[in-house]
Amino acid sequence: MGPIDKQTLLTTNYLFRDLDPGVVGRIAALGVTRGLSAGEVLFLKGDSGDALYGVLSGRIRISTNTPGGKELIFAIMDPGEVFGEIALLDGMARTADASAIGPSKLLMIHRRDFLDLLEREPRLAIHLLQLVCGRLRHTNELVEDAAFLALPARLAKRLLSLAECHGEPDPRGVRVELRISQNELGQLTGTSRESINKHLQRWRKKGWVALGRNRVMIRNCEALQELVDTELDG
Amino acid sequence: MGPIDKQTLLTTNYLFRDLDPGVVGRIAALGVTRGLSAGEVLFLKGDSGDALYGVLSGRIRISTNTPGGKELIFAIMDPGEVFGEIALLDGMARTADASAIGPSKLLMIHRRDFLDLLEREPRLAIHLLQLVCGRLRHTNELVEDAAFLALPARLAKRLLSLAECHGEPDPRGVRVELRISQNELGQLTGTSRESINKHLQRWRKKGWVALGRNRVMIRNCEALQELVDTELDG
DNA sequence: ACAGTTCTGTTAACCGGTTCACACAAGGGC
DNA sequence: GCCCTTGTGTGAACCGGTTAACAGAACTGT
Repeated sequence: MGPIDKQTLLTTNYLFRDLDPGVVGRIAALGVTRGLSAGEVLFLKGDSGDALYGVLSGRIRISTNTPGGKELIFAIMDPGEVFGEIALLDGMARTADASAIGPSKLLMIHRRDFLDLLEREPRLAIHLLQLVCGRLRHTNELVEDAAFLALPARLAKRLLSLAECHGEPDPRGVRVELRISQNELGQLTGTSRESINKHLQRWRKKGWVALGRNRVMIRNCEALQELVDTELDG
Repeated sequence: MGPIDKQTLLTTNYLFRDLDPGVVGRIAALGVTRGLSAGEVLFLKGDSGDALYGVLSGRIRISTNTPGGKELIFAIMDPGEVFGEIALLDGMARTADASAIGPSKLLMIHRRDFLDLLEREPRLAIHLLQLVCGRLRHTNELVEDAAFLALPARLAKRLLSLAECHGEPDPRGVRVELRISQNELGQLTGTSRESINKHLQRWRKKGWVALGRNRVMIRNCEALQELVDTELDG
């Protein structure tokens, strides 16, 4: 998705969408815009959660890493998405790092302002519950996938879900192009770059994907989807 | 923890603890008690979520399985704990199965009653947010563990956390006894029973644990904890 | 007491992912 | 244009978990 403005974020994102127009205006007023350059760190796991963020432009990577140098990417946030709600709500430490993938702009709402709003707007709490429940469903699924799916199925599933959120559909067909390195795919699936490459090469030889530097083009979604399904059903 | 009654659940569990005494009375009135025999299924993944549950006695297993016969245990709910909130709140399908491990008694609050209450009690929404955030933190940690920790550390971590929640401390020392089969430990860590046995045997030979049928006694918490820590730090 | 079931303990063969090592390609900055 | 960094492609050796198979122990029901 391309860049959006404050107003669009507030009227589009589910979290704020149904709120009183007056309230939306007040949020727009009290939300600060913050710019990040490529690679810049917004917060780290363990920091205190003093703000909620919405993505206006760019992409934000939510990840963790071990002292040993391994890294795990939880999610990639696109324009229109909101993040940072857990630490904001329960007042404890941030659960992951957040950093900009490319130059990005964020809408930032300070904790105190947001909690004030939360007290005055009962409907906002309901929306937050929906948001957090959605996150919980997604994370639960990640745990299941880690336990039930072998690497090929996990990778296929990830590619398909990346294609939905971040893919740029090719004008001539069902092909979807992803801007992502094989290293990052490893961090998204919890495996090494080499293993990712091995499976992508197999799929390339079957014509399911085309590969390039920082590029994966999916040429056959159905084949990948079937790979996921057969592993779950059979 | 031993069996508790309706009143204790409502005044102890964080979800209801700080509510108006009058409200707590009304919940107690509208909450139905439901008994389950050993192994009985309360709901299955995919069912519609028409109630919230609190455990009064016994233990409830929250799990999923593949058609292929693999099973994954997400959590084991003890008396005083509340579960079933995700599907209740967002109105979508249940994310996992729930079944009684032994004969159990539950407090059951129907969806409509609970949502009515939620509208009238703004504080309840805040408590729910805390509950769901806590779940999210825990599940996030599971994803991290699956990606970062090798089996021995994962198993040690699980044993220690089981010891905290479900352990019966031995009167004579730091020993903690767990009633759980090696098969279930496999389902909790996403591995086979055989691998679990292999590591438990190693630890038994070092004197860290003692084993029996459906029994793991931890004799050296520190050693297990250190195993987890070194894998994360070094 | 007996039969059936569930759980533990243990092995060998296999398989898939990791690690390490290196060649090569593609951009980016100067 | 040329270095330097970043990413891809690939192989060999290793390692840990899975699978399959079986023996025996411990509890359950009748």
